[in-house]
Amino acid sequence: MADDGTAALGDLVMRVARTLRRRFASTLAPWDLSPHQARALRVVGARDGVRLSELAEALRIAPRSATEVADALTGRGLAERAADPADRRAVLLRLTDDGRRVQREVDAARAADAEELFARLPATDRAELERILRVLTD
Amino acid sequence: MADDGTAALGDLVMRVARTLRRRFASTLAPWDLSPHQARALRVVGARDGVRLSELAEALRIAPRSATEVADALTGRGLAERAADPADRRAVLLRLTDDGRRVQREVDAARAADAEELFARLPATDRAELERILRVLTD
DNA sequence: TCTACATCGTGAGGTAACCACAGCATCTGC
DNA sequence: GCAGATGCTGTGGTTACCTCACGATGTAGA
Repeated sequence: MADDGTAALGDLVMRVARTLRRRFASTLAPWDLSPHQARALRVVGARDGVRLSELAEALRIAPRSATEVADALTGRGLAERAADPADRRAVLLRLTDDGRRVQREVDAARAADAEELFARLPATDRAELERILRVLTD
Repeated sequence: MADDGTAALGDLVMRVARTLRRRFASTLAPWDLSPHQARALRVVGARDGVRLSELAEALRIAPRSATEVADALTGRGLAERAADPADRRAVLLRLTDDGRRVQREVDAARAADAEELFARLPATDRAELERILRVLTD
């Protein structure tokens, strides 16, 4: 009941998102990374030297939680903490060589995975989908 | 790098989904329900008398976790356990009058909320989006 | 009929990912 | 030079999951 169409649209988006999430999670299995850690790896890899507070903001988690994510990454040898030369209170997180390698591999796997899912759409539909979704995200 | 377009498409879907989830969560605030409980409420309300094992399957959680969800719902007086006349091992979960009322209200609020988000799309785009997403969900 | 075996819900106990609060070190504005 | 803001992290929750084991019940086969 109350399925006036727009609720169904929301459900559809959520469903595709769930499929993506599930696929991504299993794609990550070879590296034994959680989706969350992979996202963090990506953020840290994006620029060189990320403050924990920046990481927290990017991942939309509390600053305290960024510490834990950083612990996880450094614990695996994927990232390391360094002092921020500009502010001795701050910690800069940066990828190790190993982290950079893993980040590249994960990114490629992720792209391949998304390609596989969206491959069933003709190019025109993909473009259309992108256009419409872009409107929704501003 | 490695942004060949399909990865971006996946990101877009995830982003819209996140927006939806966030909106839904805040929509739920007046009832003090978690999104998960709302989903459970919906499942239980869909048919009359749902076995915990069915609930677990519908929510894609372990059977043990369905017990906890049922506890939460019954604890709030939204649902109640009843013996399954057909199988004395099983427990049937069904909504109380209060639960049914809340479920209806939440459903309406959710629909209104989705309507608000998708309202910025012209009708043709909404239809197009629905068609394309439907292909992706089979 | 009786015996294996499967299935249903749940107690016990564990984990991952969050959070708020307090505290120390450090920065910044006045 | 000092009061207050800021950056990270220890302590100690909470929530939403999980697995494993168990008792009660159902079911199929000898």
